[in-house]
Amino acid sequence: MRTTEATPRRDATRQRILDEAGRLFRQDGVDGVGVDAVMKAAGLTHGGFYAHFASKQALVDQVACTLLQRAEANWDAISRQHDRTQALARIVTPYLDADRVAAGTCCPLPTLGTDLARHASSRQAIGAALDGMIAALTRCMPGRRRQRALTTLSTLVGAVVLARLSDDPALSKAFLDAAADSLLPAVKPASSAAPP
Amino acid sequence: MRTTEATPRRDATRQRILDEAGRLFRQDGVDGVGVDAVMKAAGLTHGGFYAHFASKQALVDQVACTLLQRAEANWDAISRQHDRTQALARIVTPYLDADRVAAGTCCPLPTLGTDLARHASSRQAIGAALDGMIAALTRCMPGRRRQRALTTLSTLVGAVVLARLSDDPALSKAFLDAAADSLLPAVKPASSAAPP
DNA sequence: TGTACATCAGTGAACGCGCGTTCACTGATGTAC
DNA sequence: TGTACATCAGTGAACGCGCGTTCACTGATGTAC
Repeated sequence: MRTTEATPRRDATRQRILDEAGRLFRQDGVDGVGVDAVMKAAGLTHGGFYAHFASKQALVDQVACTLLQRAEANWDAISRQHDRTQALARIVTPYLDADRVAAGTCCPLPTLGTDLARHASSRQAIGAALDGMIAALTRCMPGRRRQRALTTLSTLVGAVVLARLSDDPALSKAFLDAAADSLLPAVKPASSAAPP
Repeated sequence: MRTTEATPRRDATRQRILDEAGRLFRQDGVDGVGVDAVMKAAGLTHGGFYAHFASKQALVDQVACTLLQRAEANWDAISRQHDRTQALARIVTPYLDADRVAAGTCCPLPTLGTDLARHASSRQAIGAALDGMIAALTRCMPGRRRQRALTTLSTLVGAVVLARLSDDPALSKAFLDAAADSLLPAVKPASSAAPP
Protein backbone atom coordinates (compact mmCIF):
# COMPACT_ATOMS: atom_id res chain seq x y z
CA MET A 1 0.00 0.00 0.00
CA ARG A 2 1.22 3.43 -0.85
CA THR A 3 1.72 5.45 2.30
CA THR A 4 1.00 9.06 1.61
CA GLU A 5 -0.57 11.99 3.39
CA ALA A 6 -4.29 12.54 3.55
CA THR A 7 -5.68 14.80 0.86
CA PRO A 8 -9.19 16.09 0.14
CA ARG A 9 -9.42 14.13 -3.09
CA ARG A 10 -7.91 11.01 -1.58
CA ASP A 11 -10.28 11.16 1.37
CA ALA A 12 -13.29 11.57 -0.90
CA THR A 13 -12.30 8.54 -2.96
CA ARG A 14 -11.67 6.46 0.11
CA GLN A 15 -15.06 7.43 1.50
CA ARG A 16 -16.74 6.47 -1.78
CA ILE A 17 -15.08 3.05 -1.65
CA LEU A 18 -16.24 2.59 1.96
CA ASP A 19 -19.80 3.62 1.15
CA GLU A 20 -20.13 1.34 -1.85
CA ALA A 21 -18.51 -1.55 -0.03
CA GLY A 22 -20.92 -1.08 2.86
CA ARG A 23 -23.88 -1.23 0.55
CA LEU A 24 -22.63 -4.17 -1.52
CA PHE A 25 -21.43 -6.23 1.46
CA ARG A 26 -24.85 -5.87 3.07
CA GLN A 27 -26.59 -6.82 -0.14
CA ASP A 28 -24.51 -9.75 -1.33
CA GLY A 29 -22.29 -10.68 1.59
CA VAL A 30 -18.58 -10.23 2.11
CA ASP A 31 -17.70 -13.33 0.11
CA GLY A 32 -20.14 -12.43 -2.62
CA VAL A 33 -18.49 -9.12 -3.49
CA GLY A 34 -15.01 -8.85 -4.95
CA VAL A 35 -12.59 -5.96 -4.76
CA ASP A 36 -13.27 -5.55 -8.46
CA ALA A 37 -17.00 -4.99 -7.89
CA VAL A 38 -16.44 -2.53 -5.06
CA MET A 39 -14.06 -0.40 -7.11
CA LYS A 40 -16.31 -0.53 -10.15
CA ALA A 41 -19.22 0.71 -8.01
CA ALA A 42 -17.00 3.55 -6.82
CA GLY A 43 -16.22 4.45 -10.44
CA LEU A 44 -12.63 3.21 -10.36
CA THR A 45 -10.57 0.27 -11.54
CA HIS A 46 -9.55 -2.52 -9.20
CA GLY A 47 -5.84 -1.78 -9.26
CA GLY A 48 -6.18 1.40 -7.30
CA PHE A 49 -7.75 -0.31 -4.33
CA TYR A 50 -4.47 -1.00 -2.59
CA ALA A 51 -3.59 2.67 -2.53
CA HIS A 52 -6.41 3.03 -0.01
CA PHE A 53 -6.57 -0.26 1.90
CA ALA A 54 -3.93 -2.82 2.78
CA SER A 55 -6.18 -5.75 1.90
CA LYS A 56 -9.77 -6.79 1.40
CA GLN A 57 -9.86 -7.89 5.01
CA ALA A 58 -8.85 -4.38 6.08
CA LEU A 59 -11.76 -3.00 4.08
CA VAL A 60 -14.16 -5.46 5.70
CA ASP A 61 -12.96 -4.45 9.15
CA GLN A 62 -13.26 -0.77 8.33
CA VAL A 63 -16.74 -1.14 6.88
CA ALA A 64 -17.97 -3.14 9.85
CA CYS A 65 -16.57 -0.70 12.39
CA THR A 66 -17.86 2.34 10.53
CA LEU A 67 -21.38 1.02 10.11
CA LEU A 68 -21.68 -0.25 13.66
CA GLN A 69 -20.25 2.90 15.21
CA ARG A 70 -22.59 5.01 13.12
CA ALA A 71 -25.56 2.94 14.26
CA GLU A 72 -24.45 3.16 17.86
CA ALA A 73 -23.97 6.93 17.71
CA ASN A 74 -27.38 7.33 16.12
CA TRP A 75 -29.18 5.25 18.75
CA ASP A 76 -27.25 6.92 21.52
CA ALA A 77 -28.31 10.39 20.38
CA ILE A 78 -31.93 9.34 19.90
CA SER A 79 -32.12 7.67 23.28
CA ARG A 80 -30.84 10.82 24.99
CA GLN A 81 -32.82 13.41 23.07
CA HIS A 82 -36.30 11.94 23.40
CA ASP A 83 -38.50 10.38 26.03
CA ARG A 84 -38.59 6.61 26.26
CA THR A 85 -41.59 5.87 24.08
CA GLN A 86 -40.70 8.22 21.28
CA ALA A 87 -37.06 7.23 21.30
CA LEU A 88 -38.01 3.58 20.88
CA ALA A 89 -40.29 4.46 17.99
CA ARG A 90 -37.53 6.45 16.33
CA ILE A 91 -35.20 3.50 16.62
CA VAL A 92 -37.57 0.68 15.73
CA THR A 93 -39.51 2.22 12.85
CA PRO A 94 -36.63 2.98 10.50
CA TYR A 95 -34.92 -0.25 11.51
CA LEU A 96 -37.85 -2.26 10.19
CA ASP A 97 -38.38 -0.19 7.05
CA ALA A 98 -38.89 -2.55 4.13
CA ASP A 99 -37.27 -0.25 1.58
CA ARG A 100 -34.18 0.15 3.67
CA VAL A 101 -33.87 -3.59 4.11
CA ALA A 102 -34.21 -4.14 0.38
CA ALA A 103 -31.74 -1.40 -0.53
CA GLY A 104 -28.98 -2.80 1.66
CA THR A 105 -28.82 0.32 3.81
CA CYS A 106 -30.19 -1.33 6.92
CA CYS A 107 -28.40 -2.19 10.14
CA PRO A 108 -25.28 -4.30 9.55
CA LEU A 109 -26.09 -6.78 12.32
CA PRO A 110 -28.65 -8.88 10.44
CA THR A 111 -26.86 -8.79 7.10
CA LEU A 112 -23.23 -8.95 8.18
CA GLY A 113 -23.74 -10.62 11.55
CA THR A 114 -22.90 -14.14 10.47
CA ASP A 115 -20.16 -12.87 8.17
CA LEU A 116 -18.53 -10.95 10.98
CA ALA A 117 -18.87 -13.88 13.36
CA ARG A 118 -16.71 -15.83 10.92
CA HIS A 119 -14.28 -13.29 9.46
CA ALA A 120 -13.65 -12.62 13.11
CA SER A 121 -11.36 -9.63 13.21
CA SER A 122 -11.58 -6.41 15.15
CA ARG A 123 -14.18 -8.15 17.28
CA GLN A 124 -13.28 -5.79 20.07
CA ALA A 125 -14.59 -2.77 18.18
CA ILE A 126 -17.67 -4.72 17.19
CA GLY A 127 -18.29 -5.68 20.80
CA ALA A 128 -17.95 -2.08 21.94
CA ALA A 129 -20.47 -0.87 19.38
CA LEU A 130 -22.83 -3.68 20.32
CA ASP A 131 -22.60 -2.71 23.97
CA GLY A 132 -23.40 0.87 23.08
CA MET A 133 -26.44 -0.14 21.07
CA ILE A 134 -27.68 -2.26 23.98
CA ALA A 135 -27.12 0.63 26.37
CA ALA A 136 -29.12 2.96 24.13
CA LEU A 137 -31.97 0.47 23.87
CA THR A 138 -31.91 -0.10 27.62
CA ARG A 139 -32.49 3.62 28.08
CA CYS A 140 -35.73 3.22 26.10
CA MET A 141 -37.09 0.37 28.22
CA PRO A 142 -39.52 0.83 31.10
CA GLY A 143 -37.44 0.49 34.24
CA ARG A 144 -34.34 0.51 32.01
CA ARG A 145 -34.37 -3.25 32.05
CA ARG A 146 -31.38 -4.49 30.09
CA GLN A 147 -32.85 -7.93 29.61
CA ARG A 148 -35.76 -6.43 27.75
CA ALA A 149 -33.36 -4.45 25.57
CA LEU A 150 -31.57 -7.66 24.62
CA THR A 151 -34.86 -9.26 23.59
CA THR A 152 -35.85 -6.18 21.63
CA LEU A 153 -32.58 -6.23 19.72
CA SER A 154 -33.02 -9.94 19.03
CA THR A 155 -36.48 -9.34 17.63
CA LEU A 156 -35.24 -6.49 15.44
CA VAL A 157 -32.32 -8.47 14.06
CA GLY A 158 -34.33 -11.66 13.56
CA ALA A 159 -37.14 -9.86 11.76
CA VAL A 160 -34.73 -8.38 9.22
CA VAL A 161 -32.93 -11.70 8.75
CA LEU A 162 -36.23 -13.46 8.10
CA ALA A 163 -37.57 -10.66 5.90
CA ARG A 164 -34.49 -10.95 3.71
CA LEU A 165 -34.78 -14.71 3.59
CA SER A 166 -38.45 -14.78 2.64
CA ASP A 167 -39.13 -15.22 -1.04
CA ASP A 168 -42.71 -13.99 -0.69
CA PRO A 169 -42.80 -10.17 -0.35
CA ALA A 170 -45.99 -10.39 1.70
CA LEU A 171 -44.36 -12.71 4.24
CA SER A 172 -41.29 -10.53 4.22
CA LYS A 173 -43.34 -7.48 5.12
CA ALA A 174 -45.34 -9.49 7.66
CA PHE A 175 -42.17 -10.22 9.64
CA LEU A 176 -41.24 -6.53 9.74
CA ASP A 177 -44.76 -5.35 10.61
CA ALA A 178 -45.28 -8.00 13.26
CA ALA A 179 -42.04 -7.00 14.96
CA ALA A 180 -42.94 -3.31 14.82
CA ASP A 181 -46.39 -3.95 16.28
CA SER A 182 -44.95 -6.05 19.03
CA LEU A 183 -42.19 -3.62 19.98
CA LEU A 184 -44.29 -0.45 19.77
CA PRO A 185 -47.37 -1.42 21.78
CA ALA A 186 -48.63 2.17 21.82
CA VAL A 187 -49.52 1.95 18.15
CA LYS A 188 -51.46 -1.27 18.60
CA PRO A 189 -52.38 -1.96 22.24
CA ALA A 190 -53.43 -5.58 21.53
CA SER A 191 -50.16 -7.02 22.82
CA SER A 192 -51.29 -8.78 26.01
CA ALA A 193 -48.40 -10.69 27.55
CA ALA A 194 -45.82 -7.93 27.77
CA PRO A 195 -43.97 -8.75 31.00
CA PRO A 196 -43.97 -5.68 33.29
CA MET B 1 -21.66 -37.35 -11.67
CA ARG B 2 -21.83 -41.08 -11.81
CA THR B 3 -25.43 -42.22 -12.08
CA THR B 4 -25.84 -45.51 -10.32
CA GLU B 5 -28.45 -47.22 -8.22
CA ALA B 6 -28.88 -46.60 -4.56
CA THR B 7 -27.02 -48.98 -2.29
CA PRO B 8 -26.81 -49.31 1.47
CA ARG B 9 -23.18 -48.36 1.53
CA ARG B 10 -23.65 -45.52 -0.95
CA ASP B 11 -26.56 -44.12 1.01
CA ALA B 12 -24.62 -44.23 4.26
CA THR B 13 -21.71 -42.34 2.71
CA ARG B 14 -24.02 -39.77 1.17
CA GLN B 15 -25.72 -39.28 4.52
CA ARG B 16 -22.37 -38.81 6.22
CA ILE B 17 -21.44 -36.14 3.69
CA LEU B 18 -24.77 -34.38 4.24
CA ASP B 19 -24.41 -34.48 8.02
CA GLU B 20 -20.88 -33.12 8.03
CA ALA B 21 -21.73 -30.45 5.48
CA GLY B 22 -24.69 -29.37 7.58
CA ARG B 23 -22.53 -29.01 10.62
CA LEU B 24 -19.65 -27.25 8.87
CA PHE B 25 -21.85 -24.91 6.82
CA ARG B 26 -23.60 -23.77 9.98
CA GLN B 27 -20.30 -23.27 11.77
CA ASP B 28 -18.24 -21.54 9.10
CA GLY B 29 -20.67 -20.55 6.38
CA VAL B 30 -21.21 -21.92 2.90
CA ASP B 31 -18.36 -19.89 1.45
CA GLY B 32 -16.08 -20.74 4.33
CA VAL B 33 -16.18 -24.49 3.79
CA GLY B 34 -14.76 -26.18 0.72
CA VAL B 35 -15.73 -29.49 -0.82
CA ASP B 36 -12.35 -30.67 0.37
CA ALA B 37 -13.16 -29.92 4.02
CA VAL B 38 -16.57 -31.56 3.83
CA MET B 39 -15.17 -34.79 2.39
CA LYS B 40 -12.30 -34.82 4.86
CA ALA B 41 -14.79 -34.49 7.72
CA ALA B 42 -16.69 -37.43 6.26
CA GLY B 43 -13.48 -39.47 6.19
CA LEU B 44 -13.08 -39.41 2.42
CA THR B 45 -11.04 -37.63 -0.23
CA HIS B 46 -12.43 -34.77 -2.25
CA GLY B 47 -12.46 -36.58 -5.60
CA GLY B 48 -15.30 -38.85 -4.61
CA PHE B 49 -17.67 -35.99 -3.93
CA TYR B 50 -19.03 -35.86 -7.45
CA ALA B 51 -20.15 -39.46 -7.29
CA HIS B 52 -22.73 -38.25 -4.77
CA PHE B 53 -23.61 -34.67 -5.76
CA ALA B 54 -23.61 -32.87 -9.08
CA SER B 55 -21.96 -29.78 -7.64
CA LYS B 56 -21.28 -27.90 -4.44
CA GLN B 57 -24.41 -25.86 -5.09
CA ALA B 58 -26.44 -29.07 -5.21
CA LEU B 59 -25.03 -30.03 -1.82
CA VAL B 60 -25.90 -26.61 -0.40
CA ASP B 61 -29.48 -26.95 -1.65
CA GLN B 62 -29.79 -30.45 -0.27
CA VAL B 63 -28.39 -29.48 3.11
CA ALA B 64 -30.67 -26.48 3.40
CA CYS B 65 -33.77 -28.43 2.45
CA THR B 66 -32.94 -31.35 4.71
CA LEU B 67 -32.25 -29.21 7.76
CA LEU B 68 -35.27 -26.98 7.30
CA GLN B 69 -37.64 -29.87 6.63
CA ARG B 70 -36.33 -31.69 9.66
CA ALA B 71 -36.89 -28.61 11.81
CA GLU B 72 -40.36 -28.15 10.40
CA ALA B 73 -41.33 -31.79 10.98
CA ASN B 74 -40.02 -31.57 14.53
CA TRP B 75 -41.97 -28.43 15.38
CA ASP B 76 -45.04 -29.76 13.66
CA ALA B 77 -45.01 -32.92 15.76
CA ILE B 78 -44.36 -31.04 18.99
CA SER B 79 -47.11 -28.53 18.33
CA ARG B 80 -49.62 -31.32 17.78
CA GLN B 81 -48.60 -33.63 20.60
CA HIS B 82 -48.59 -31.16 23.48
CA ASP B 83 -50.70 -28.37 24.84
CA ARG B 84 -49.83 -24.83 23.85
CA THR B 85 -47.64 -23.88 26.76
CA GLN B 86 -45.62 -27.04 26.89
CA ALA B 87 -45.23 -27.21 23.13
CA LEU B 88 -43.80 -23.71 23.09
CA ALA B 89 -41.35 -24.62 25.83
CA ARG B 90 -40.26 -27.72 23.94
CA ILE B 91 -39.60 -25.62 20.88
CA VAL B 92 -38.00 -22.59 22.47
CA THR B 93 -35.77 -24.20 25.09
CA PRO B 94 -33.64 -26.40 22.81
CA TYR B 95 -33.61 -23.67 20.18
CA LEU B 96 -31.84 -21.32 22.57
CA ASP B 97 -29.49 -23.92 24.00
CA ALA B 98 -26.01 -22.40 24.18
CA ASP B 99 -24.20 -25.69 23.57
CA ARG B 100 -26.20 -26.41 20.47
CA VAL B 101 -25.52 -22.94 19.12
CA ALA B 102 -21.80 -23.37 19.72
CA ALA B 103 -21.68 -26.86 18.22
CA GLY B 104 -23.27 -25.77 14.95
CA THR B 105 -26.24 -28.09 15.39
CA CYS B 106 -28.78 -25.33 15.91
CA CYS B 107 -31.53 -24.19 13.59
CA PRO B 108 -30.26 -23.34 10.10
CA LEU B 109 -32.21 -20.08 9.88
CA PRO B 110 -29.85 -17.91 11.96
CA THR B 111 -26.64 -19.44 10.65
CA LEU B 112 -27.51 -20.06 7.01
CA GLY B 113 -30.24 -17.46 6.66
CA THR B 114 -28.14 -14.79 5.02
CA ASP B 115 -26.23 -17.39 3.01
CA LEU B 116 -29.44 -18.84 1.65
CA ALA B 117 -30.89 -15.41 0.88
CA ARG B 118 -27.90 -14.96 -1.41
CA HIS B 119 -27.16 -18.39 -2.86
CA ALA B 120 -30.86 -18.20 -3.68
CA SER B 121 -31.75 -21.58 -5.08
CA SER B 122 -34.55 -23.93 -4.21
CA ARG B 123 -36.16 -21.00 -2.45
CA GLN B 124 -39.49 -22.66 -2.98
CA ALA B 125 -38.62 -25.56 -0.69
CA ILE B 126 -37.19 -23.13 1.83
CA GLY B 127 -40.37 -21.09 1.73
CA ALA B 128 -42.52 -24.16 2.28
CA ALA B 129 -40.50 -25.23 5.31
CA LEU B 130 -40.63 -21.70 6.69
CA ASP B 131 -44.42 -21.64 6.31
CA GLY B 132 -44.64 -24.94 8.15
CA MET B 133 -42.52 -23.66 11.02
CA ILE B 134 -44.69 -20.56 11.28
CA ALA B 135 -47.82 -22.72 11.28
CA ALA B 136 -46.44 -24.88 14.07
CA LEU B 137 -45.52 -21.81 16.13
CA THR B 138 -48.94 -20.29 15.50
CA ARG B 139 -50.50 -23.39 17.01
CA CYS B 140 -48.59 -22.62 20.22
CA MET B 141 -49.81 -19.03 20.51
CA PRO B 142 -52.75 -17.94 22.61
CA GLY B 143 -55.60 -17.38 20.20
CA ARG B 144 -53.40 -18.94 17.49
CA ARG B 145 -52.31 -15.49 16.48
CA ARG B 146 -49.99 -15.75 13.50
CA GLN B 147 -48.57 -12.31 14.03
CA ARG B 148 -47.31 -13.34 17.41
CA ALA B 149 -45.74 -16.45 15.92
CA LEU B 150 -43.84 -14.28 13.44
CA THR B 151 -42.48 -12.14 16.25
CA THR B 152 -41.55 -15.19 18.28
CA LEU B 153 -39.62 -16.64 15.36
CA SER B 154 -37.88 -13.30 14.84
CA THR B 155 -36.81 -13.22 18.47
CA LEU B 156 -35.52 -16.79 18.32
CA VAL B 157 -33.54 -16.21 15.15
CA GLY B 158 -32.16 -12.85 16.25
CA ALA B 159 -31.07 -14.16 19.63
CA VAL B 160 -29.02 -16.92 18.02
CA VAL B 161 -27.52 -14.53 15.46
CA LEU B 162 -26.48 -12.14 18.20
CA ALA B 163 -25.26 -14.90 20.49
CA ARG B 164 -22.98 -16.15 17.73
CA LEU B 165 -21.77 -12.65 16.98
CA SER B 166 -20.94 -11.77 20.57
CA ASP B 167 -17.34 -12.16 21.53
CA ASP B 168 -18.13 -12.14 25.24
CA PRO B 169 -19.58 -15.51 26.33
CA ALA B 170 -21.58 -13.81 29.07
CA LEU B 171 -23.27 -11.48 26.61
CA SER B 172 -23.81 -14.39 24.27
CA LYS B 173 -25.62 -16.32 26.95
CA ALA B 174 -27.51 -13.20 28.03
CA PHE B 175 -29.10 -12.91 24.58
CA LEU B 176 -30.25 -16.53 24.69
CA ASP B 177 -31.53 -16.35 28.27
CA ALA B 178 -33.31 -13.04 27.75
CA ALA B 179 -35.13 -14.44 24.73
CA ALA B 180 -36.11 -17.58 26.61
CA ASP B 181 -37.41 -15.62 29.57
CA SER B 182 -39.38 -13.32 27.31
CA LEU B 183 -40.92 -16.10 25.21
CA LEU B 184 -41.70 -18.43 28.12
CA PRO B 185 -43.18 -15.98 30.61
CA ALA B 186 -44.95 -18.44 32.89
CA VAL B 187 -42.69 -21.45 32.90
CA LYS B 188 -39.33 -21.55 34.59
CA PRO B 189 -38.36 -25.25 34.76
CA ALA B 190 -35.79 -26.37 32.20
CA SER B 191 -37.68 -29.23 30.62
CA SER B 192 -35.26 -31.57 28.89
CA ALA B 193 -36.60 -31.73 25.36
CA ALA B 194 -36.15 -34.35 22.67
CA PRO B 195 -33.48 -33.81 20.01
CA PRO B 196 -34.69 -32.97 16.48
C1' DT C 1 2.99 34.92 -16.37
C1' DG C 2 4.77 30.84 -18.50
C1' DT C 3 7.77 26.85 -18.36
C1' DA C 4 9.99 22.68 -16.14
C1' DC C 5 9.76 19.46 -12.89
C1' DA C 6 7.99 16.62 -8.93
C1' DT C 7 4.31 14.34 -6.93
C1' DC C 8 0.09 12.05 -6.95
C1' DA C 9 -4.24 9.20 -7.93
C1' DG C 10 -5.54 6.00 -10.76
C1' DT C 11 -4.83 2.40 -14.76
C1' DG C 12 -4.68 -2.19 -16.52
C1' DA C 13 -1.90 -6.16 -17.54
C1' DA C 14 -0.05 -9.92 -15.15
C1' DC C 15 0.82 -13.18 -11.32
C1' DG C 16 -0.33 -16.86 -8.13
C1' DC C 17 -3.05 -19.24 -5.00
C1' DG C 18 -7.31 -21.56 -3.68
C1' DC C 19 -11.01 -24.19 -4.84
C1' DG C 20 -14.50 -26.42 -7.69
C1' DT C 21 -14.35 -29.92 -11.02
C1' DT C 22 -12.65 -33.81 -13.98
C1' DC C 23 -10.80 -38.25 -14.91
C1' DA C 24 -7.91 -42.30 -15.34
C1' DC C 25 -7.05 -45.58 -12.11
C1' DT C 26 -7.21 -48.87 -7.81
C1' DG C 27 -8.60 -51.95 -4.38
C1' DA C 28 -12.71 -54.06 -2.60
C1' DT C 29 -17.17 -56.32 -3.05
C1' DG C 30 -20.35 -59.18 -5.26
C1' DT C 31 -21.65 -62.79 -8.75
C1' DA C 32 -21.49 -66.69 -12.13
C1' DC C 33 -20.18 -71.24 -12.81
C1' DT D 1 -16.05 -74.68 -2.71
C1' DG D 2 -12.75 -72.05 -5.32
C1' DT D 3 -11.65 -69.28 -9.35
C1' DA D 4 -12.51 -65.56 -12.93
C1' DC D 5 -14.72 -61.68 -14.01
C1' DA D 6 -17.75 -57.49 -13.61
C1' DT D 7 -19.11 -53.74 -10.98
C1' DC D 8 -18.55 -50.33 -7.64
C1' DA D 9 -16.93 -46.71 -4.20
C1' DG D 10 -13.32 -44.15 -3.51
C1' DT D 11 -8.43 -42.16 -4.75
C1' DG D 12 -5.39 -38.50 -5.95
C1' DA D 13 -3.13 -36.00 -9.60
C1' DA D 14 -4.26 -32.44 -12.68
C1' DC D 15 -6.91 -28.67 -14.84
C1' DG D 16 -8.93 -24.08 -15.13
C1' DC D 17 -11.27 -20.23 -13.55
C1' DG D 18 -11.97 -16.47 -10.26
C1' DC D 19 -10.19 -13.32 -7.34
C1' DG D 20 -6.91 -11.04 -4.29
C1' DT D 21 -2.68 -8.79 -5.01
C1' DT D 22 1.35 -6.55 -7.37
C1' DC D 23 3.62 -3.30 -10.25
C1' DA D 24 5.34 -0.56 -14.06
C1' DC D 25 3.28 3.08 -16.15
C1' DT D 26 0.18 7.34 -17.38
C1' DG D 27 -2.20 11.52 -17.28
C1' DA D 28 -3.37 15.16 -14.11
C1' DT D 29 -2.38 18.39 -10.42
C1' DG D 30 0.52 21.27 -7.86
C1' DT D 31 4.89 23.92 -7.12
C1' DA D 32 9.29 26.46 -7.93
C1' DC D 33 11.39 30.07 -10.28
